[in-house]
Amino acid sequence: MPTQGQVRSANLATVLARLRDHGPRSRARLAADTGLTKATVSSLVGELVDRGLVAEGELHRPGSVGRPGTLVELDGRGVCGVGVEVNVDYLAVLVLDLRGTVRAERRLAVDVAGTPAAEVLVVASDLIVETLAAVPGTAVGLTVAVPGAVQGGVVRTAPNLPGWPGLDVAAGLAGTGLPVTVANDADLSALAEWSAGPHAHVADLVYLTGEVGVGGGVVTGGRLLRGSTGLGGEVGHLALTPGDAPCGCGRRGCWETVVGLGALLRAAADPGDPLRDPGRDLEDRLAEVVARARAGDARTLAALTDIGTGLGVGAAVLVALLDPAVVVLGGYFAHLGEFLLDPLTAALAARVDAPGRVALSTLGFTAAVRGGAHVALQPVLDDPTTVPHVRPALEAHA
Amino acid sequence: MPTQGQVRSANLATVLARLRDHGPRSRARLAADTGLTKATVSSLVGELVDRGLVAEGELHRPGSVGRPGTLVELDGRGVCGVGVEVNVDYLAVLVLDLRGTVRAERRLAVDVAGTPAAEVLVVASDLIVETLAAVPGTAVGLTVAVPGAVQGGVVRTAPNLPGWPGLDVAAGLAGTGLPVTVANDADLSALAEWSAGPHAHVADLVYLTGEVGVGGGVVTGGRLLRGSTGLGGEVGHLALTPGDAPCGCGRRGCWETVVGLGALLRAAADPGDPLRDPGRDLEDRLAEVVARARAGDARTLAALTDIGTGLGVGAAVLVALLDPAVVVLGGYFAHLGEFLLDPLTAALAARVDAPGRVALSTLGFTAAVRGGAHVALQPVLDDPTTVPHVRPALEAHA
DNA sequence: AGACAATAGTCAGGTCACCATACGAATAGC
DNA sequence: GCTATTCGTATGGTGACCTGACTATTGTCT
Repeated sequence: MPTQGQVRSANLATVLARLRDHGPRSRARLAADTGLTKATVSSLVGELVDRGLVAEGELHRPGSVGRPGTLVELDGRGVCGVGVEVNVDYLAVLVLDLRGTVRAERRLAVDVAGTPAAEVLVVASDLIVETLAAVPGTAVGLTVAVPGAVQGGVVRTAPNLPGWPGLDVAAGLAGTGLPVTVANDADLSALAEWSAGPHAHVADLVYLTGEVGVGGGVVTGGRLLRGSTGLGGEVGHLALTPGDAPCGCGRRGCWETVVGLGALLRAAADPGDPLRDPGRDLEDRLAEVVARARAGDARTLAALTDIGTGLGVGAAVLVALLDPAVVVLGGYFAHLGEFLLDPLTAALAARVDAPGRVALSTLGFTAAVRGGAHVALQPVLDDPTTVPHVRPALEAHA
Repeated sequence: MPTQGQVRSANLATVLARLRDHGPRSRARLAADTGLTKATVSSLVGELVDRGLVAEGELHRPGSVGRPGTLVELDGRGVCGVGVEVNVDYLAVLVLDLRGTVRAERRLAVDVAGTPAAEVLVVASDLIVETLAAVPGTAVGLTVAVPGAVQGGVVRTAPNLPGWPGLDVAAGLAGTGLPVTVANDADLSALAEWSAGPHAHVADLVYLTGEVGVGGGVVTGGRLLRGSTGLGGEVGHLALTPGDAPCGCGRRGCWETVVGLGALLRAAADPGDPLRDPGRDLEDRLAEVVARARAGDARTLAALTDIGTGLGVGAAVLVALLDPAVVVLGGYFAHLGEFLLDPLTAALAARVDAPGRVALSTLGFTAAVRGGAHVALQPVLDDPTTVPHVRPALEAHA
């Protein structure tokens, strides 16, 4: 039921989205792009400038007749969104401006699993405030990425974060003064892949992340697949190999028992091997795996091939069902991609006719926070009038 | 980029959708529902009446003070949509009015697989024209349901309909004078389940239909899952049981080799058995299966249990990944549902924590045509101004 | 150099759709 | 009959976009 003001909001959002997705351009170009008239676009741009969301850039007109246009571009000094990731052994914060540029990034080693959740929230809150202090713009929102199932803003289950299910995260972060959203980390990572990087705006993509378990996020038709209870896109416990190894979830044959980090390390190293020391930093251990594989260690290579094949078997199901344009591998899959891709694509090609392209994430471990920051910015992109005027409109009368 | 007229269209659509989804009501009630003012709703309703889409009903006000309101309701005599199904051995047509009432229904036995596609289109065209002649309203569109993969309005593959891939269906049906859409039959059936019946407007549902193969349609977040090439939701060739029976697609272990009609009949009857006579009507054969099962025939019951279990194994993957509120079984699965549901739910419960409810379709073999007719009506619901005025507005001046 | 065409952006007036308010119409309860 | 209540419509107002004209700035041609 659009009313007049909503028309205005929608058109402001259209202009803003155009500038974000297609770069700076003149008012006249915006008018041609959107179908609105030049006069209307002028008015819209004026309002966006007043709200600090866009700014006029330099004149630009390379070698063509006619008056050159004034470029209009997103104003990065305006608003920004905050993504926070809570994981087993670290907290991460990333601040993104409207342009999609990273304005700040912090990472803090915290034994989240072994610390009371309330305390973690205090640490996180401090970290956020501290990070924002160094960023000029105004933060408009905060999204918390959690490795677990989230439903209606509440953590339902989080196998690796005892104490988090049911926790009121928003209340714990109220000190930041920002509206708080909570979401699944893999879902946010999928949105991050969708919003930036080589697969930006690929309407149908699947993101798979290898951690202790396996996380998944599905974007279909340009929207995140959520499902009826928010559990859509969870791939870790797909029952692909009945009767296989027992899973932490109490069942058997879940996909993550095949391709999770534990499966890799067990196959690649004996119990005493430093690779299987949970105290060592994960990236160090992954680097060690890469080193051994490059050195030609047979056991390591065999383990990686098995993982790759297991990934291909599962990916085949995802591709057949969801028909994504690309399957993006993140987490440890991305680190070890060079050894996984060949067996993966072989297993995939054996099972589906038109395999979606498989690619490695380029966002690394920042995918979830980046997606979170992106989500935090979304309300502004949907309705720019939520941002107050910085340069107030002139008062017409006393 | 909403412009003024689009505001009008959107509000007309809002009113129309409200009447369709929540039944007849007064203008005042519509105003309260939509947030628009009574005056605006009056204007909108007036325009919808002019276009023949809604009509005033009787006065209605049971036992309450105040002036009684005039009920406004969808006008079934106005526009209608046409669904056409092309299948291996029949053509079907169904005409739906705005209210969702079936205005006409025809079914014609045609050896589609054995007849040149162009000829089939002529027969279909005649059948459509003939059917519409008996319906008062104006048809606004036509959707053709095809058992195969459809991409961009063109049939890509249709295992059971040689000659159809690549066919220009719209040109063949141009004689009807209606805009033609082509879509996958299972997708349309899923939309039909979504638009009517006990699961109407369940935003996340999965539809599975048992035919020679197995078809699937997925509605997620209230929208049909299409995938990047239109192959989303195709479940027949999910590779769930590696190394199993060969499939018509050239691979092995596809789900439809386990739960397709062929698998059931092979397991339930020897080659000479009349059940396996492809010449007999499918419904007769299914009735025979039901009779044997009810009589306690061990082999039949065992076959049905195996199918049910196989369905559960696959459904577990679908439920875990898509998290639907309900999985609807259509086609032959619905006919034999009483024997399939128990093993199905057992297999499902063993694999997923929160099994989506499983239900049998109540739409029978009309699901695809009903979904098609619904799709054909969609443009009118999205923008009621596409329908011309029947009672022209008064001319103000000479 | 000057005229001309082309393009950018602004301005003033107009149209259209929704809103606010008031009012007549129809009903129940006293 | 009177009042309270609710429905639907009529009237005038506001806001947002549109139309058309105008100025500003540049390149090109003569």
